[in-house]
Amino acid sequence: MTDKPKREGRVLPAVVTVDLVIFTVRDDALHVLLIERGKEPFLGSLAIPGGHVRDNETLDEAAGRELSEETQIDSEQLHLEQLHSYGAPGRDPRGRVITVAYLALGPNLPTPMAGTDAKAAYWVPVDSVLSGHNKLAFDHADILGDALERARSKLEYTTVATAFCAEPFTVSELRRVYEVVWGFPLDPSNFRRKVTRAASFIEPTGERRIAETGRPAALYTRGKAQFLSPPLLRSIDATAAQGTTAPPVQQ
Amino acid sequence: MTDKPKREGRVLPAVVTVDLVIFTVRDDALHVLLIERGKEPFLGSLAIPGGHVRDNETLDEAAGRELSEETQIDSEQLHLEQLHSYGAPGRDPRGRVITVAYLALGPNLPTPMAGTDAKAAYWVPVDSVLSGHNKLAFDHADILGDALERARSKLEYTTVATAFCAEPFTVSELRRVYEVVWGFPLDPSNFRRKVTRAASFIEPTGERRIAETGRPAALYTRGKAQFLSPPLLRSIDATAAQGTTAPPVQQ
DNA sequence: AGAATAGTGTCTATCAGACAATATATG
DNA sequence: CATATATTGTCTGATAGACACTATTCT
Repeated sequence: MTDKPKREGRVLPAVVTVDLVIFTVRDDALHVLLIERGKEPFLGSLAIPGGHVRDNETLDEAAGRELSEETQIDSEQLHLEQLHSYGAPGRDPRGRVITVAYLALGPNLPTPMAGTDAKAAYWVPVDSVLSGHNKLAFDHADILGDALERARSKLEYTTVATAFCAEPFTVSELRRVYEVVWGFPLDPSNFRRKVTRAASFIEPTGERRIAETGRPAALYTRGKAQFLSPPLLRSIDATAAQGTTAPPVQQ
Repeated sequence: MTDKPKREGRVLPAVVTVDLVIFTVRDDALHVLLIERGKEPFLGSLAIPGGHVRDNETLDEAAGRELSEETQIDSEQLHLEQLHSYGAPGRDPRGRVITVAYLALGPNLPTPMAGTDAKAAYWVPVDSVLSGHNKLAFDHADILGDALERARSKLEYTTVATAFCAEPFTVSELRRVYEVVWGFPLDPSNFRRKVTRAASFIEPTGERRIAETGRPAALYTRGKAQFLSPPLLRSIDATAAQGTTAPPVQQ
């Protein structure tokens, strides 16, 4: 708390921002919302959305506000949680910027709009970002990687997977979420047994949905449970880093 | 990114600090390192240690530096991980302060020193803090609660419990860590089966330690594994919020 | 009927909880 | 021998993975 010798570095005020990794599942692939930067640095590069924290709001409120601005969706509808903070000295060439990253999960959202800030926004398959086709601005690739791992592990021991599903949803849709986020197929029978027997994970509505083909599927809504106990673990042997597009399901 | 109407709040530079929740196990109870504040605000109150992030260091480096300053222990010896960031507008009466909280776990550390900053530092049983006997400064009680829950859940699916043990250690010592952090007793037999069969959790040294009484215990060191798979779950029925002192073990 | 998707049932290996029994030290 | 702690073994119920089988719709 007392002053330190200057050669060890001085205490400087920093700019604090929130950045958002917004995931959704569409077309059987995990997508992330990215914006095309309209100014330097990294002009023209893709980046995750974010903005400054204002002086009258909490970090969570700042994240919720940015989420609403970017997705134009009631942020109450989405799962939003703090992910990690990033503050390496050189991460922003303009100066010291500490960013508190948030993870947001939502059902297949309306194709993103021309943002309020006139930035172009796109849903981009996470796979295509990870494979390095589009380099992200700043350290956003690191943030995205951390967000993906957080999402994958949260599917194991919480019920957040339902945040990816618009209500009402079917067990198959919920299973598809797991398959797409984890990157490998799950046994439909065992998955159904697990999610229907877990207390308050999903609640049957009594309704059914008739598809173009096949037996109609029962519909469910989200249950009250926040945690899955015992968890639904990624199989131990499925260690290899799989993709986030359609898993090798026989189609 | 563009300017917003001022009535929504302005972007102001903020002060960024790191705060440390440092846990250790001593006398069969979980303890946290607290300092007695030597200046306003909250002069005389207990608080978790922390300090400003300097302009030439990462957040992790700042946390490691503060840890060394507070514990005078090589921070390489301790487990250190980022916990969560706290930035509510009113959390520090002096102005906007964003703090990045870290969680540190270590073996029974030397009784804390007169800190480099001449602050008194104490190991305080977590139980006595949670029960409200000593109110912590700022929002440090929230941070402590979050840290405790993080530590408890990390014991389930990672191998960090060994960070609480000075090497070499016995299986009973490791079990005591779980019991003290979780707050309830574990079956010695089942615990041993679990930790010895988990791949690379602990490695036998071949040595034994002779105690005052009883059969000598085999000694182990930390294994290379970072994760426990399958996890060692807190029993599902052990839902009640137990204490962090000696669990109801027959003594 | 055939295709497609939803849902049920069963077998088995594994694992956790309960707890009995044995081992090795000290006094 | 009694006591205390460490360590091994055993029984049993719950659960996950594999996979066969049945159900219900549409064309």
